Amino acid sequence: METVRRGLEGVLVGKRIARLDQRRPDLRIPLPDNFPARIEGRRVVALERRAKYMLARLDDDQVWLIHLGMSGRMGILPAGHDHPPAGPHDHVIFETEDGVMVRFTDARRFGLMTLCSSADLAEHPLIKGLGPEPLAEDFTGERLAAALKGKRTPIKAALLDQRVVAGIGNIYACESLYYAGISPKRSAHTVRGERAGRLVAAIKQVLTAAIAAGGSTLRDHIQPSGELGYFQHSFAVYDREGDTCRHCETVGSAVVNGAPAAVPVIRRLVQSGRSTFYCALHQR
DNA sequence: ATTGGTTCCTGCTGGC
DNA sequence: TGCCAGCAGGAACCAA
Repeated sequence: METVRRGLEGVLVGKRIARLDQRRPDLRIPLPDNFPARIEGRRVVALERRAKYMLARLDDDQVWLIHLGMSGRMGILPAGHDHPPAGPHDHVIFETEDGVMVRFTDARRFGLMTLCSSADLAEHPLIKGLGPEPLAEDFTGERLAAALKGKRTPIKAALLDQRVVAGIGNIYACESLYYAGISPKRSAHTVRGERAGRLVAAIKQVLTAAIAAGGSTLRDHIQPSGELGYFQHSFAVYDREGDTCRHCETVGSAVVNGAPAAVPVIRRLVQSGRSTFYCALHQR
């Protein structure tokens, strides 16, 4: 979402939304009443992000909340060009005063858009209760450990809980635990002290790298953004079941008493209905 | 209170 | 070769 926000920032901030076409009313939640009329003519004064929500601040003190769910995309179509016709999954299409078109496309409709007043944002049910931003200064090992205190759920599940830390999805939870050398099955409350510090460092590193990679895609060409970008090619564990663990390979953990031990291989397991990928050898 | 399971949706994949 | 059941996943919701 951060890469999507960056891609849209230059297109939207300071611009009026000249036209908005709502092509179906039912995303994950229904769109607000009179949605197009409440957006049309408004100027976007800032484009922010909180967790996986994009927040477009409008000049009438409304906030336009956008979540992309799983399959959501924001396609940017430059002004002065012919565009391919809208497809069946282009649910909301809008145009800025200078003719740039943006299409919200979401095949699975897990995404959502809604409006709320700026004053109510902090108390909005989708926003209230979100944990700290992982890239914020004040997200520290200590803070994470405090949030995990008393939690018996596996650390992997805890990382996906948006109240513990906001904005981490399945891929980044797997990747972060891998780099921190922590087993996804470890009971959450045992992640404290130095171990919590390592996990926080890994989370920041993984997210920063992902944003940088997504950002590089956006820099090169204006095109549908929100793709995984180049980062998807550099997953260490996610969707790599059966691959050799790069870490163990590098540090030579696969060699015991000079003889090759069992090759450390990335395994997959299912936790709370979601795939986890990890190395059972060095993630403890 | 916490936690595990179910649900929404559709594109893709693997097995027959 | 083609079909289709089953899977994937964010997060609200429900049940225990």
